[in-house]
Amino acid sequence: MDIKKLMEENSELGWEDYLPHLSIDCVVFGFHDATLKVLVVKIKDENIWALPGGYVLKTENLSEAANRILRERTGAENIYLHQFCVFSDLNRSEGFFEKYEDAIWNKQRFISIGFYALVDFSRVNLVIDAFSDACEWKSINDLPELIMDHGSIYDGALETLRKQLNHKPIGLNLLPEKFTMPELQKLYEIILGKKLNRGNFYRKMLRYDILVKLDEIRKGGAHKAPDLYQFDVEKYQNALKNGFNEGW
Amino acid sequence: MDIKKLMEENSELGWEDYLPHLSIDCVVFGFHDATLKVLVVKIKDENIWALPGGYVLKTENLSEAANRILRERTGAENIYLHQFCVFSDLNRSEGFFEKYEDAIWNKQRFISIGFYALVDFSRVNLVIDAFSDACEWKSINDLPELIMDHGSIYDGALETLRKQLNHKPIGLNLLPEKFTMPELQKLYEIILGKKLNRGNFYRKMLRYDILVKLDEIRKGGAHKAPDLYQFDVEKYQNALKNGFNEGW
DNA sequence: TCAAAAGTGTTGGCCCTACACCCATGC
DNA sequence: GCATGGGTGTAGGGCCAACACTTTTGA
Repeated sequence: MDIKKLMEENSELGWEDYLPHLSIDCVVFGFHDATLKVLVVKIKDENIWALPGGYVLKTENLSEAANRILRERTGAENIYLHQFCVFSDLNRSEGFFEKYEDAIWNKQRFISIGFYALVDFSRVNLVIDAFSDACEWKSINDLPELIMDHGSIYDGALETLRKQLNHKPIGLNLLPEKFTMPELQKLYEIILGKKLNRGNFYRKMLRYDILVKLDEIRKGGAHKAPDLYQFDVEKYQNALKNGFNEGW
Repeated sequence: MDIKKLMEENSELGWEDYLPHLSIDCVVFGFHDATLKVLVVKIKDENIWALPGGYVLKTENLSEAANRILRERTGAENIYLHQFCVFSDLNRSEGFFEKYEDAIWNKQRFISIGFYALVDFSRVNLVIDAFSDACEWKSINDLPELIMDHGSIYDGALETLRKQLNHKPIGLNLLPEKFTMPELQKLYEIILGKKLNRGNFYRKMLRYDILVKLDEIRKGGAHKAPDLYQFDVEKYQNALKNGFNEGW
């Protein structure tokens, strides 16, 4: 079935189950192969991509809605999720629904709550739903064109991520349980958008006293095998209460 | 007219003009007499206070709505306003509208967008509207009981203010054009909730290079007359792009 | 003259930068 | 052994806390 028909058929259900005029869009970040990636969905029958999103059931709050939307899309429970901005421009969906009837649920004016999510890349199984014909991780250096104002939503999410790097458990949620110092540094460099000095990064991280050095090293790669670390979750959470010192 | 009748009479207008299920609540901060104050409104005929708020016209975006709401309440234009959180709990207005009919506009489920505002205390003229019988500045150390979840909204706003102290022009918007170093320090101490060392505060502030020392001093008070300063707005804005160093 | 507030000086320590040096590994 | 990347050492400077000192003012 084509997307227009699908929306028309589902319109009534929208009006019945969801709060009108309110939507959620999620910027889901993952870290893999030394690159930061974002989850995007290709709109069925259209050559354009979108952030994964959805609507708010009349029986749930925003956080429940966002978790449900991401669970359906990734199979993952208890995703690290954060509301960061609301997008409310009058013409934010302008253009896309021109050929649709005005009464169609999807064509209404939607105020969208932007969430960003951090997931362990390796634990996600992507789901393609009826309204999409692809769902993929894209490197942030190679994002496709995004529908409506989803580009701005992504920009806002990355900016928020950058600002919260010293105040939220971002490394903890993006990295797998065991990781090396160079991997952690790479993550910081990508989020901050600049190179960091290796030696100084090491000592600064260790001084935070949130890492546990394991008795293992990452073998297999060329060159010297790096030490493996994991986060001391309790100390990490504790340190975040005051925030780390800034100045990257 | 009592508040119940008023809401009943205005209900139809609500449904006509505004987006359903969406409201705005504002935490308006002002600084006066060395204390941080918040604007609160007493609900007509009820012994309880609320944050100033309102609804979103079908023809405006959130920022326009928040500005309109505050303009009507304070007479001030171009208020410094920032969206900081969305409050969406299912039972957030529970209790208050028990005696009202279900179809009444005000009794619907509202998702509320929280804004905080910073205003120059001296430039505000408070307005009491039909739904309130008082509108006052209250010291944050002496806030009255607030309706619904407005207490949490206030908490969230203050926490946001604290976090953004080094990233947003908070001093600029809360202080009058000319101010003294001790006044600025007092403001910082109140927002941060702790005493700061005088000498160190001076040097740190001056090192930021965002202040202009004026050829005047604040006479009149007892003791030594302090120097007057004003912000170098351009340098201030410029410095904020990178954020000030943290560590208060 | 005195107390209190405003403004300035001083000292030691920590963290940050920059760069240099060693170690481990695969080719 | 040699290039490359990982881990550690070091010297200089800036910021910071803490505290002491001086100056100015009204009572």
